[in-house]
Amino acid sequence: MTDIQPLIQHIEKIIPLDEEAQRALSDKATIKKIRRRQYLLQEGDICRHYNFVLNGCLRMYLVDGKGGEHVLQFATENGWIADIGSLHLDQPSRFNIDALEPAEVLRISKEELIGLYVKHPAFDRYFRVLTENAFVGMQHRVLQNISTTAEERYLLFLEKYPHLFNRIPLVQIASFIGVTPEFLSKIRRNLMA
Amino acid sequence: MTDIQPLIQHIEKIIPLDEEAQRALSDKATIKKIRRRQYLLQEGDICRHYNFVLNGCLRMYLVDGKGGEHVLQFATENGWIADIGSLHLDQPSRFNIDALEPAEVLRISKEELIGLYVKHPAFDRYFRVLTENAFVGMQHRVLQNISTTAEERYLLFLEKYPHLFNRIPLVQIASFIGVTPEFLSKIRRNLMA
DNA sequence: CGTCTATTTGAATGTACTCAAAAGCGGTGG
DNA sequence: CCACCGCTTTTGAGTACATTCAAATAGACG
Repeated sequence: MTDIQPLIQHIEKIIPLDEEAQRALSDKATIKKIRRRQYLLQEGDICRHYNFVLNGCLRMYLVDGKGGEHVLQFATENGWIADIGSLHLDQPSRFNIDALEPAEVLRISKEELIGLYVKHPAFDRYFRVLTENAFVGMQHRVLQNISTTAEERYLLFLEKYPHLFNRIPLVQIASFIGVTPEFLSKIRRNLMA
Repeated sequence: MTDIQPLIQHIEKIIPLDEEAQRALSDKATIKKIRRRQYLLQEGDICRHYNFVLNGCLRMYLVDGKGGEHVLQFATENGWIADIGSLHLDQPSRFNIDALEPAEVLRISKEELIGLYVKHPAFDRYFRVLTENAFVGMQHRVLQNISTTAEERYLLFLEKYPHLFNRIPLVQIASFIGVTPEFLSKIRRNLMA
């Protein structure tokens, strides 16, 4: 019996859960501890779980043909992280997920989740809203990428994720907004002046 | 009674619909004809409907502070288009949707859709899968934008949307992949040689 | 044929990248 | 406590990628 209170609280911001639904969720969710640099998902493997972050910090990224890393997502407290595409299509993932800080996550497999959907429509609603929000977030990011300069993207990043500024190495932020670390360093210097 | 067969066929690629569900859908969906350049959604308005394209071609785009247009999405036959963020939060949209070609769309309001969800869980499943797929598509696009050159993005666009190549003006494709039309023209020339 | 819009071209400029090297910054062990 | 190691960040010079602006060309449509 793991302590899933943070997850329940997070869900209840969107939709209330009755006692039975909470118990069902508690039965399905398992806790997993991850060390710094440890993989939660490795390229080529099939993503089998949704992961809810209790504490720590993870990232999901792609490694391109030249060995360059491109960060698609960070996840910290109360964030979800998974390769949705791999999970739902049972296909090998092109992404890696690993820990920038030691972390604890709650894992729920797709099969367990489908079981929850069937018995408790509230989960249905919650995960739809979750996916919709994630989709809207990605839309904004696409727009930023096609319509702004690197400096603007950096400022928008700080605005959107102020808590990550002094928590995530510059090189990771650079990768997230799509510039080289050298150039982001120069952007910072310009902003100082 | 509008002919919603294309929509039903599209849904049934994901999940079968019984007679009653089909009738319910048919009752809720209304057809709308749009002329070239006509708005389906205008910046500042709240997006009230999901739109399924029966024929023609639409685009959703943002106008930035300098008057530049940035295309977020094209939609042709059997595609959906809507500002999900505006729709679900009842907030004014920052986007415009208009027609690049005269089009016919089926519209379903959020309220009607919620009614369908409650009575027919199949719609629930369908729209979850739809949103998940859209999300995965946006993820790919973000990755492309942060990890490839304009030429690569153009080639990937042609690969993914071969039917749009000689259907959508170059200037629109340029806007979609995030380059100026002049530069895309030069990219094309280089690819010829 | 003329008009309107879309596309192409070229020159000059700006934005961001590459590569190499130096500087900073924890940690760890002596 | 200091010295050293590994890793991150900064700097600078040179280069590549992409934009801007202005003008010419090409297509589409009445």
